[in-house]
Amino acid sequence: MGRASARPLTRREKVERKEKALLSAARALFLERGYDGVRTADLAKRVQISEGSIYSYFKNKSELMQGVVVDFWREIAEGAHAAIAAGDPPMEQLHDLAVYHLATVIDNFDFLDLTFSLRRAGEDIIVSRDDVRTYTSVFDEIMNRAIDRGDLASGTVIWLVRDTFYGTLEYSARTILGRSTKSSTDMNLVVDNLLEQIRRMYGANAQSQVNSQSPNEAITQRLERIAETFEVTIEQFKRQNS
Amino acid sequence: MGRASARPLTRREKVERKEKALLSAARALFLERGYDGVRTADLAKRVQISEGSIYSYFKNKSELMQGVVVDFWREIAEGAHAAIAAGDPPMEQLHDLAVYHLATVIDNFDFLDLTFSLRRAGEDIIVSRDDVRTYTSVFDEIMNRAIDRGDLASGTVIWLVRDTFYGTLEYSARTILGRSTKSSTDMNLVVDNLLEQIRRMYGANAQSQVNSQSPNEAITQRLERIAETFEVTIEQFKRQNS
DNA sequence: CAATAAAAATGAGTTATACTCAATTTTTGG
DNA sequence: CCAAAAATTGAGTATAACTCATTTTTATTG
Repeated sequence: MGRASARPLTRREKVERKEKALLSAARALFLERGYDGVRTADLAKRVQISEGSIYSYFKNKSELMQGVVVDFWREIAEGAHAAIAAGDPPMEQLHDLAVYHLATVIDNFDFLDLTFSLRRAGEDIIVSRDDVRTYTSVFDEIMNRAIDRGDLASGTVIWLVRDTFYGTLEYSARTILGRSTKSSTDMNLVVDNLLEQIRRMYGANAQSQVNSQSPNEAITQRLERIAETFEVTIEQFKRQNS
Repeated sequence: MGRASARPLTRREKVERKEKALLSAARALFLERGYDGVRTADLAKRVQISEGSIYSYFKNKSELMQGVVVDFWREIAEGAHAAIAAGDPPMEQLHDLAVYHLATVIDNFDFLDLTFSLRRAGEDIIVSRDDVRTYTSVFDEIMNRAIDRGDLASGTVIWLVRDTFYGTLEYSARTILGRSTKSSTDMNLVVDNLLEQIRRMYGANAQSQVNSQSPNEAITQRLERIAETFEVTIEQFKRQNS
């Protein structure tokens, strides 16, 4: 407030304020009733605007939903940054990030599920990869620091670790939610396990990593590829001969 | 046509045949145009029935979609069973399952995406957990055998490993698909990495032996297994071609 | 085979709802 | 205060899922 309170809001500010109100109400409604359960008429009534106005803010219902989702991701990205203590060693930050992510996914599971409603119309949409990337970049930064410091092996392939990290946490969230009691013991178990796994697999003092390509490892991989080639070929022959 | 030649189908058989045709056409259409992109009228026309008839087979559009999804999961569950060689040691089977799952997820990503769109909040639906469970039970069986045999530590918590397994594979599928070229090198990398991770984390002698087991030994073992596969297959061919 | 009942199929009509647009109100700058 | 631009309105339209009275097909029985 203060002095500026006298100044009338600019047109732009008014529009933005209304857009925010709309997004906020939409988020609550979508969460409560699901995408299809929300009638644009109801939404309009709740925000005290006309139905038609919605369409001067968003092209259509699914773009509105998209706006809601983008906001959500922005928020949890901020949360992720806040969750890790700046001075901590990377592996501790990774731990904190894991705890934050697991908790967030569990707490917002209904909402994340909703996210998928967006993928229904074949065409447009899809939660912008950029928003997700902003989020996962927190992880990448920590990893890079860990590698620079020598906590993790220099040959570590970050995207492999990233997929394990987020993949494991999200699947575990589902499992934990599926139980009657979502115990924090389970959550700790998941996180500790995941971190230990990463340490054993990529820790600087863990020997012979798959990606560090000791000669024997390279040979093994080559062997696997050869085997696969033959196996596939044999399959083809089988099909042809039957 | 011919009275005697073909036994006339029973009513039940006819209905089932039509239901199958409907499901099959629906699957193709949903995949091609997305859930919202499919008009029940079009679908009816393609299957050569009236629009109303659809609703004597399925309560509504989303139940039809659900039927399609259930069918799909049943198919890939069969595929998973078929993908693992019965006599192989558990860790080999786990490897094969991983390869199968990753390939399946990548090949059917559009469809799986559609699957998730079913999770509309509010009312009914949701892909029956049972169908997914039938699928993941393949994994559980392998794990149990691995633990029984002593390949994995007896204290291994299966659900933790399961979540890492499927979580990692599905996230990696996304990453791999996101690239312009979905290389099989990447796929092998993901699978090998995942398996190695499980071995290091849960291998019966993980602590002591991970780093001490001679790589050459492992390679030799693998080589033996490959040789056996070929010998068996070649025997089969000989028998078939004589 | 005809008569009859049961089952299945039909498609015109109903309903629900996202979205449009001509008309109206509000805001802004001169 | 005026006029142009911007924003808002809500009645009306379009679309597509779904219903249901009627018709057609199939099985059954004497």
